[in-house]
Amino acid sequence: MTRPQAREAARAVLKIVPLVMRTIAAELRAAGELPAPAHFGLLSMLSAQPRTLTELASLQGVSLPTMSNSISAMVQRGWVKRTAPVRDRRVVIIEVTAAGRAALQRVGRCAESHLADVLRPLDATAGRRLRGGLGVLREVFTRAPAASARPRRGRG
Amino acid sequence: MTRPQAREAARAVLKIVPLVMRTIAAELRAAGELPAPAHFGLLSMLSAQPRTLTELASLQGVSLPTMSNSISAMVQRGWVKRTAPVRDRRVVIIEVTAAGRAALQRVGRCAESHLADVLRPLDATAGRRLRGGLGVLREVFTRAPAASARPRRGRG
DNA sequence: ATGCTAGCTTAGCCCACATAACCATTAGGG
DNA sequence: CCCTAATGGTTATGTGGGCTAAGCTAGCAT
Repeated sequence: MTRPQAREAARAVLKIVPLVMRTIAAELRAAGELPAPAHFGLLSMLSAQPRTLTELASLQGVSLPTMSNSISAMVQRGWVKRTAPVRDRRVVIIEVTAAGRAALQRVGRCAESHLADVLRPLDATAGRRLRGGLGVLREVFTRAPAASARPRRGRG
Repeated sequence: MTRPQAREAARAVLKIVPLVMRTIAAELRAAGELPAPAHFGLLSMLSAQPRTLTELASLQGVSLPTMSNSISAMVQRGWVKRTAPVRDRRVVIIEVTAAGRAALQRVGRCAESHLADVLRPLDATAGRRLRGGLGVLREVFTRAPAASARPRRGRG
């Protein structure tokens, strides 16, 4: 990708992503599913496999305290549980509970159906473009957070 | 777009968008530009043309109080100013200041360059896909917020 | 003036994120 | 064994952005 194209794409991301974010959050709020947008990825990640806090924080690109707090909130909701393995009692393994899986299903269905309503009018071409672009974003940003977690200033 | 495709795309959006959001926010924080991700679109919108609060809230898909607070924060930073037109003294017109334009340039450059660094390694095909997908998202979500902004309480 | 509507602000709350500082466990050396 | 790091999490504190509810001011109609 050429430099100008990259800048153009970057600018587009900056304008669009927050908007999408707010829209999703608003949909979920309206549906009575308050705490989803940030925790959805987390829950879905944990649903695939249990993880330690540090792993989760790194994968989600947030600080350890943030992750600890998020998990505490989810524990209070009964969506996940902390378990201390015997081999190394410093670490905490986070596992999804049955309630957590249910919530994931519910929230996912809710957000998806709202979102899908918006996306459905798209024609085949637009749909293909959208899915292609999302795939690229996934590729890029599931690698990025770990790398960008280390403090790096200057280099404007 | 078929129903399963729409759901698939929706699920992808739910997993990816928050991640992208956090990554951008983290980049900006690391660069010492705290308050950007949410305000960037706003500043850029105001930079194109002055608007009233209600207009801004509607365009950004947030509530009026939220917009009022955001603008207050930006006023304190000296990025925008409120002016009361004589013709109708209920409304408040928000205008970008010179400092606001400068900040916009700066933040934009910073975020763009970080983002562009991540995007640059993409080959031509991926770049095309990304831009196509972003275009579709823009189409979809610059129409959506107004529709989803209608008050709907009840809280499940 | 009374009352209604439109536009904005204030008050009070929640969530997500950050840093700094602290506690707990493990690993290594004397 | 005890002391010191280093590793992994949690608590304390602060910031920002989002919301609803309630209040204030300006215009408009009667």
